[in-house]
Amino acid sequence: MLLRIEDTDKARSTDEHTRVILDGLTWLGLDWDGEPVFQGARLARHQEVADRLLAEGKAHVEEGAIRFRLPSGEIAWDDAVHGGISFQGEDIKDFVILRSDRTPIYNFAVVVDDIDMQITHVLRGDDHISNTPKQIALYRALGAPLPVFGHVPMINGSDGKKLSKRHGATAVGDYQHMGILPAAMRNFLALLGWSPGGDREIMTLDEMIQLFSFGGIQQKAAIFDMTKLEWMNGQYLSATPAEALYPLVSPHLAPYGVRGDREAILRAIAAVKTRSRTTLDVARQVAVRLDATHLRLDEKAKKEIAKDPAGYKAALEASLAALAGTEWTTTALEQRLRALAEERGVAASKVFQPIRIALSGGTVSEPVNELLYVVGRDAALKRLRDAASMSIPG
RNA sequence: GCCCCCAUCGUCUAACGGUCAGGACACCACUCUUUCAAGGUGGGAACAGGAGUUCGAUUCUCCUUGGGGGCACCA
Repeated sequence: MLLRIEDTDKARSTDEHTRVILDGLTWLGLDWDGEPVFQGARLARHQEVADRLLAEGKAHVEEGAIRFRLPSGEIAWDDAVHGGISFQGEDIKDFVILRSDRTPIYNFAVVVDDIDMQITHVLRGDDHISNTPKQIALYRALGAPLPVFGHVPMINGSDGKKLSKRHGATAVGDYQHMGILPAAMRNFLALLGWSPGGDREIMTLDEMIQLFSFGGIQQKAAIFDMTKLEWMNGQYLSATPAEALYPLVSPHLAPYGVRGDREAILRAIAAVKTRSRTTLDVARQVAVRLDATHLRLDEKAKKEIAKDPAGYKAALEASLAALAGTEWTTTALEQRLRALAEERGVAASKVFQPIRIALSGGTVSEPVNELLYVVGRDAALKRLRDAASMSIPG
């Protein structure tokens, strides 16, 4: 297929806009063949064709501009997603194809270009449906065969209105900075306005290509649901190995100044990714685990400590003593801590939770034995010692 | 105002005349558990309304209502 970038954001230069779109596609893992063709580079051709229509009496001059004469009668086509759509020529006004400065208008330029490039399929948002009869009239006037037109539904914001800056992100690439994985974004977007039929949700690119058909395209606009995107992102985060996540997480690590070695970062990613919804979440948790300066007690943790400050300290001191001589593997750590709970005659959570708080600053984390392992022996013992000797707040 | 498109749970959707209208997100229980997620089990939640066609309409037709898009010397 040939991609035509039809909507230029007035707030950005054309070059920048083009780059944003191509970068977005690249990020999504969608590539293309050949080089982009710019409408502006085909000025002479557009003028030539407009002059021809003028000479044939199919257009006329008005105040220096060339205006196409729209024939009356039915203009219909079999849309690839909507089926039959029909307009009456009488309802459409003659429209300018070449401005008085002899530059072409969109509806004319695209038709000339698509004919010259022998485009077979024109797939675009259904906000272009009303441009289609104008373009078809042009194809007819130029004696060219029609391509297949397919108008896919728009994606709207939560208020049902056209997606705009107001709704947050306007370019797919923006989601990259929000910690969304390209594979998740691609999967989520594919499911907006299209369905493979049945109950399929999580699909690879190849599966989506296999399953694709025009029949599965919805005719109704979809609403962008950020919550579901994050859910899907979480699914991908869980399923993707830490090694593959590393390049996507590390840019988000930079602001935290995390300087841990690659292996330590990988261990931390592996430990926290199943509890994360975005790579931003992952990075934040990795930072806390690898660099104690990012450790902060959250509200729930403070409350938990306040319930029984003495018990909290005692548990940490006991753990410290027990852990000092323990082999630093997840299985050995778990065994030792469970044994400790039994020795002290308390529920396992009474020993696990204080350690969790001391090491992560929160009441929620991966299993404590993994947390200890990820933070590392020396750093973990130091955090326990610091927490145990800390004066109890409030 | 005129033209066009659209209409299933709150949201994304399945269904292509006969289903207890299915799944997913979100929500609520329960379960699992070292916390939280994840997972598992269960629950509430939809065919916009009205006429037809048909033995039978969510499904086909028409109307109404509602939503969206377009009517530039923008793209």
